[in-house]
Amino acid sequence: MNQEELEETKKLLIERLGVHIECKDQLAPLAARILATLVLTGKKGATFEDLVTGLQASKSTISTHLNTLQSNKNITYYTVCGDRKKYFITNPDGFIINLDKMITTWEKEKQLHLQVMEYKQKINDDSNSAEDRVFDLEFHKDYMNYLDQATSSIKNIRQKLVSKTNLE
Amino acid sequence: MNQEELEETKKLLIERLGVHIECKDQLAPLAARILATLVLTGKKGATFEDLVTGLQASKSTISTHLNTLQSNKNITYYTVCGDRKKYFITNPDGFIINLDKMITTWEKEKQLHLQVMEYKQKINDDSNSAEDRVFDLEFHKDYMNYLDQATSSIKNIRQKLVSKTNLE
DNA sequence: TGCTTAGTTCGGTAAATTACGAACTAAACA
DNA sequence: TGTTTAGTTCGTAATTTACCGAACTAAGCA
Repeated sequence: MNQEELEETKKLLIERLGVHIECKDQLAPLAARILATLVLTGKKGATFEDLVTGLQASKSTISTHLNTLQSNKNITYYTVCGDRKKYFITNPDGFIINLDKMITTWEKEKQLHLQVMEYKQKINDDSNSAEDRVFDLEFHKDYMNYLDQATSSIKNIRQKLVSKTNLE
Repeated sequence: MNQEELEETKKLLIERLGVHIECKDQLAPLAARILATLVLTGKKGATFEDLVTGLQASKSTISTHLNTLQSNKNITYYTVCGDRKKYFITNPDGFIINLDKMITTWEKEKQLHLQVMEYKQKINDDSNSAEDRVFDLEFHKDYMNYLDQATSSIKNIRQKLVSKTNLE
């Protein structure tokens, strides 16, 4: 496989990965393409200029997105002595952060379900028994149970990852 | 707690739940409020008219969102004899569907990582060894491993839920 | 046959998002 | 000191989204 074909493959993958990231992380199309490019470029990183020419976008757009991606901890950069350029790379802890986001979302969701249950319980208590159809709390209990299980299994994976990283 | 206070609590919870659902499921604000309303209304359901007045939205908006929510399997409805109205309720299998979505997303993600690894492997093979910094595939291996674990633990939860539902 | 109920369809619009270009800055270098 | 490199900032244009109202339909009823 020659150079040109590899370039083609890279562009195709940037597009596919880009669309996926765009949906999953709710990023602007170009922000997602930047992330995809960095994934496909690996540890050698990509410069501002690389991204401008590679993605055929304006400097202002790349600049803005690079800044938001940095403040969202999606990317970082490194520099080399005697070289003014920044070499952008994906955040190595990216997927630990991802796991943490899942966990907090689920925990927030559990709090919401607790509040909803509290509300429904009050309605049930207030209603003069069979006057009205009364709330079934079983669903919320099941859902919270699922959330607890999902949270703990993801926490477990996270724990393994963290201890693995620390060993290296 | 009197009727008015309960109404207030309901509105507050519709809003909180609504915002959460809006982000989590990438729905339009009003679509999320409809779902939140149905969660808080329970098995007795809400009619088209209830939603129009409760959410203070136009009939057209409610109509469109009800249709998309139905085709996304977020909601269903039931009817009563001699009553033309539809009573909308949340889809009882909602969270099984949710789990399935997570699983397919992860499986898709795994396929993408496989493709990226294949690309990087080719680059590694092509490069005359130390000429250029070469790709490290460890990250992708770890990520896929995490995806496998997450997928299997969610599948496990799903299995338990399904067998429980079938017993009832 | 006309009226009411329960909704749908379509065209339009306000607001938000996304990207752009031109002008600017700050550091390094010659 | 002027010039180049590496980016930033700001006003704006183009899309897209989210919602609305008016006109319409389809079923039931009086």
